[in-house]
Amino acid sequence: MPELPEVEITRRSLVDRIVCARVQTVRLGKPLRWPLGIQPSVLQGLRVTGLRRRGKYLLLDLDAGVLLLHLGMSGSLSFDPVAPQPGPHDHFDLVTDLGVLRLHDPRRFGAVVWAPDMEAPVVHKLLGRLGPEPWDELGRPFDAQLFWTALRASRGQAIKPLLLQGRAVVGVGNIYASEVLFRAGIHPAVPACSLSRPRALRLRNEVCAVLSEAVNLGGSTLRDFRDAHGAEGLFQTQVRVYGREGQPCDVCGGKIRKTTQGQRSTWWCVACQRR
DNA sequence: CCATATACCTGGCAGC
DNA sequence: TGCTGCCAGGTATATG
Repeated sequence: MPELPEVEITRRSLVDRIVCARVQTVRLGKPLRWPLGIQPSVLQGLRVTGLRRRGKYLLLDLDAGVLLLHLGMSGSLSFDPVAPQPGPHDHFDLVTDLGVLRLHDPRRFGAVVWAPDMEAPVVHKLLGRLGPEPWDELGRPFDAQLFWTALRASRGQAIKPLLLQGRAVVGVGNIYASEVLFRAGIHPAVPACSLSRPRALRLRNEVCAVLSEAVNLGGSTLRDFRDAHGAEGLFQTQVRVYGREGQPCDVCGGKIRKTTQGQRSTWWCVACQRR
């Protein structure tokens, strides 16, 4: 489900309510992608000191240690003063004095993993190879020269799977990859290393523009995404190609096509996007 | 090292 | 109605 905008919206809808909460108990449901890594009772009495995001991971800072959370394909977080009885897809509850942080994740590709500190091996394993954030804490776009260099260094890899890889920049998932390439006028199968510098810079700018627009609209709710208040996103109303095969492009009227790249679907406009 | 394929899991939907 | 097959927003790991 969640790409960078949905994860960031989840973070923003949660941070002010959960900071300072003190952990009382932990409830685990079915196994997630990885085990928590400690006995749940270790978390008891710890206080939440922050909620950060790195790529599509959330980092729940505690006064000792950090919980890495990932929403996988179908995860969402909620926080309520009193949580309802857990359903069959509620696999993690962090019960605090301020409310219950709950991970709902039908497919269970998500994860909650404990790390004693940011130097722990598990942090390095999960976050160590992530590329730059699309923008820094002041909202400044990521470095254009580094992006250009990363594209040039790739071999024959097509630009679309390269964007998904998260090495040149993090946060672009399957919806936004198609949307970004449409807005940049780039065919998804172009070898990344063959893009001219101006086209690479255009692409870099569209990555920032599309992702930040999506954040401003509360993310995309295609099926079931909700922020931690239960609110839906609106970016799906702005989608130009994703999921629209056979329909006319609303810029040029050309046909939108669907193809498969690296076992993932890609949508693009035959006329607007060139090799 | 690189690029590509696989594995994980459940629910919804089209087609029969 | 009920079955089957396919598809879905991610990514660590295995494989070539």
